[in-house]
Amino acid sequence: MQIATWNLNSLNVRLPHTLAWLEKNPIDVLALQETKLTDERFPAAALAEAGYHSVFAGQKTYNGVALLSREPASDVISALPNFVDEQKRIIAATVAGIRVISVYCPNGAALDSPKYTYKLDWFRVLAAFLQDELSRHERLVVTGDFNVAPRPEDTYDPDKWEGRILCSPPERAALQALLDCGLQDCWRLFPEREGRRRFTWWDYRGGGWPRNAGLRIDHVLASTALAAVCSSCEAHVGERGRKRPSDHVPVVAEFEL
DNA sequence: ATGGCTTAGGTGCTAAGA
Repeated sequence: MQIATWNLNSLNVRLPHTLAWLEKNPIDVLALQETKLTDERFPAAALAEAGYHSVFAGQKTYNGVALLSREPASDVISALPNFVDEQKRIIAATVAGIRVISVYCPNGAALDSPKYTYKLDWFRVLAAFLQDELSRHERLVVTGDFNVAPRPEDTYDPDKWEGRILCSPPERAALQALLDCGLQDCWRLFPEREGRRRFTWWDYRGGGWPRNAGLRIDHVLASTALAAVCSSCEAHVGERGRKRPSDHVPVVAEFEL
């Protein structure tokens, strides 16, 4: 069972990239973020043609999440319970007995921004939701763009990034609180990779990609039962070098079931 | 190098991203 995440920064622009990547990587589930499409514009037919069911929660211009799957998805939840929020940032569904949740966590903008408060609030509500989901689903994966680099080595330049947005202690604590619900960061299950400078996002500005000025902010978090059978977790960094790329690349985790 | 780019909406620019 292979599950991947990809922040596309517009599914409209990146549909050809998505179809080409899925043809080369015929994985079981792909979680998408920043589709930036209303539901009536979601390209479900083109994805069905490629062999994927889709469930989605979108809005105009901003945000938007989806789950593409070889097998149909059931028990879909597309908002955080008990949280008034017009922003479409989460969708959960069950595929082949696995609970999969696609999240586009808020960016936060800056430490003194109202968006930063919203980000931390959003994480708190997400933790409560995951606690509840984990109580009902032993096999669970929550994956997406978390907009948090968990450790100094998850940035290209810790001297520059430590303490700033995406790397501040409250944001890292908020991510850790998700792990404390009973989840593991699949990337960290393979410590031999430490120090290799593999990231999942590179800024469009300032030539981020050519000098590998990236961050690791897209994650695959797995429940204990799934983490125990996780055999790989890789970022497909080559996608960042394609023509008209997203600023994020796919991250793929494999589970031996 | 905190943006020098890229997106959507809409048609000249703004908002937002991370």
